[in-house]
Amino acid sequence: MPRLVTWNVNSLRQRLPRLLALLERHAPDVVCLQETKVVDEEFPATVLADAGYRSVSFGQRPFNGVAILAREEPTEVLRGFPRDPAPDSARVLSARVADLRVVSVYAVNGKRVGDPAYELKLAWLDALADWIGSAFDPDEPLIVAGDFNVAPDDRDVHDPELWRGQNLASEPERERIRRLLAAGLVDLGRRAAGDTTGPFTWWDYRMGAFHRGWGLRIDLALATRPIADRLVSVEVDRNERKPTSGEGKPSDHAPVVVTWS
DNA sequence: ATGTCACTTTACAAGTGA
Repeated sequence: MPRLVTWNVNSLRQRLPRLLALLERHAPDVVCLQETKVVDEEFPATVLADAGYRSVSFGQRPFNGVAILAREEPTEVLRGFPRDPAPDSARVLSARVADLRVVSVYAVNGKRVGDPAYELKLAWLDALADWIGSAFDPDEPLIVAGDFNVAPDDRDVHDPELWRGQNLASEPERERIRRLLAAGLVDLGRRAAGDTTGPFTWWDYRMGAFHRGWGLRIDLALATRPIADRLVSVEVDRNERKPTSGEGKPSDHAPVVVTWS
């Protein structure tokens, strides 16, 4: 069964051993990476090729950076998207892998509600939704996956009252996610989880947030109906978030594993 | 609710972004 993993690695250089282990563990067909923080010339394409994956990178230093790995050669590669309000940041990479169109997304964080970065985030999500809505056919297989830096509703937040109106959970951001879905996309994680809390995908590094369960679901896989109608499972690899599992330190995000038939 | 991490710089500590 086809499988896609999306993972904000928070530095591919730091996370490479864990990524290689993840490729072995889940054997995905496609991987969307975010916050690679590595320029294209230094992308570890050879190591990944030895592991059986072709790769395309839209990299940047010291922040941002997205990539797509695939068993088959990605074609029709596009770096960025039209009318990006943050055109100098490497946040969106799209490609075709066989019959599947794939978009790896690392949304603007926004810092705090009211900060200029927050206003940029809203404009950026608007522009992304405009592009997705105009450039893709909802009847064709498409997965838009990555770190959207938005918890779509209260089920995606460990403490909705604490997060009410805060950056990552505010209503204007959530409205932007609904705009994206209106382009003909289904939130696969929510579809798989039903009306339950989580599963969370990000926990702050500070204050032992992971251990205390203080998480958010901000890493999303959105897909058109040809994929969504064949959805088998969406699982968060929480084990990957633990310091004790794998080589080196964990990312603050856990990988999301999507399988369809 | 800020107890960490990754990255940068005329680098041996402090600022930044998250």
